[in-house]
Amino acid sequence: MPELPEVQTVLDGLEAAVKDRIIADLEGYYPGTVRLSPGLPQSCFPRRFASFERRGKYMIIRLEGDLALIVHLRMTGKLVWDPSPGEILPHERARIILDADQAVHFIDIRTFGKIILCRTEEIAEYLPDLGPEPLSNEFDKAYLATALAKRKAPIKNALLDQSLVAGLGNIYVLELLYRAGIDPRREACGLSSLQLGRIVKHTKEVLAEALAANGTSVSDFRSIDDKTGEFQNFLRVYQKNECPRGHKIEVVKQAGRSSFFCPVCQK
DNA sequence: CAATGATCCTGTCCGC
DNA sequence: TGCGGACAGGATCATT
Repeated sequence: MPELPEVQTVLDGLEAAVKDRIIADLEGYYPGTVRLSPGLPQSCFPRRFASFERRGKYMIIRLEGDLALIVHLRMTGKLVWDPSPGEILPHERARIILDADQAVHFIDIRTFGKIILCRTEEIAEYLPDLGPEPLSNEFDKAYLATALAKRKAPIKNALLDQSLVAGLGNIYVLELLYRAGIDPRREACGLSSLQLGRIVKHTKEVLAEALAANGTSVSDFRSIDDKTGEFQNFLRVYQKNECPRGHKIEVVKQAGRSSFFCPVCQK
């Protein structure tokens, strides 16, 4: 469930906690969670953190000496900073051991999350085809018009496609479509220029607000120091019964996922 | 190329 | 009380 604002929040917290520190080791406790690029040096650690970036929902953590960690939380992944780690925790799938006997736990109930260790020149190979960052200038009305021109799928499904725009998930797509006044079932290529403009505007707006609120904590999202986000307090349709104007929210399944929308406000 | 459905996985919740 | 099933959902893969 972590989407762009949640991933950025976790990454910012990680950077604050471990910047200038040294990774002593990377341990995997669940098969497939940690993946090492073939042919890496015999011992990759100890090694110092160099930089912390986000691309879509991926965290890209560069290490000195041209290596990088690519971290994806998928649905239930969490990073938890721990100044005095002990035994393996419940659902702990991997652990980044730091110097001074500290650690960052990778907790992931549903085990879909991944940590990849690779050379910096291999980063692109380990990332899928990702569309523009929604907060960048590249994501504008003209881009969207071109990208959606042949998309007959519902606009909701198109916006969840990471190769079209990178970082949106179910919650923010539904929230931005409510704000834009567009029914999530509308055919993507059938939207007017005015509507595309509203999608761009409200995508940026809802993401900026969620970032300022440190993300949305539905179920169990936490930042790295276990703080909840606050944006759940500002949701207008996701898991709501009524929209802000008092209309009844409708729920439908789209591509296997729940879509919440207001049939009065969204056309 | 676009779209759909199955798959991965486990905790939680609902109905019987 | 307990159990089966639905559900949650991001990304990948296979299929149409």
